[in-house]
Amino acid sequence: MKLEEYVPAEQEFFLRTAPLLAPRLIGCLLQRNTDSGPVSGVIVETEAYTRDDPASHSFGGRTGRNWPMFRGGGLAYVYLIYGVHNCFNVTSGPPGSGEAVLVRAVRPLQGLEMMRRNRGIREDRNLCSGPGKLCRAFGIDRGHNGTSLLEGEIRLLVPRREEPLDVTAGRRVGISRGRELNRRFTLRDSPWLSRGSSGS
DNA sequence: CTTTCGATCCGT
DNA sequence: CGGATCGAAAGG
Repeated sequence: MKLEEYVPAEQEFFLRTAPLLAPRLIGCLLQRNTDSGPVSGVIVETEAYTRDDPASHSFGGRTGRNWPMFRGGGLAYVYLIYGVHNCFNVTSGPPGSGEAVLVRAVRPLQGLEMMRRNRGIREDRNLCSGPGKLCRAFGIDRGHNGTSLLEGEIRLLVPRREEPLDVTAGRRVGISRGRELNRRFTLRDSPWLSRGSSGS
């Protein structure tokens, strides 16, 4: 799909609950505008996290880390995991809901050269095929935490025309509790997915 | 304070 | 399969 086919997402778009927003994010464009030019990719894999979900950072209520999840949809929630990698989330729902969607994989579109440099690898297939990888490739860090996806450096664009996509729901990965829930969404058979990507 | 442990990645 | 490497969260 062409770049011209994407338009900025409206605030309203993010107000739906995470399990509904997560599949809607598949096919959307994640874009970061840097001083050296744009970096972007089409989202192919997401996971939904809600307040009543034991795997969610918001499960125990609002804390110093998860506060963006409680500020309403349309913000970036970026946190450090395993002391090594950043993970990027799109907050969702109305203020106070404590919800977010983890973006796990993206198909690179713009700024491939910058991504390769940031990642230190050449295979495009592995540039953004994981939450930590895509943050590294995009140059997303905790300095972006809490910023608006409607007007900030990082933005989310939706397809102008709704396109029919084959989106699959399955189990999330890397978590201990809440495994039963089918809250991981992937673009079926996409070669750009993270590891641990099959159906289920 | 101190301890625990995680929504991951990479090399072996 | 294990190590890296940090800091939030929880426990004392």
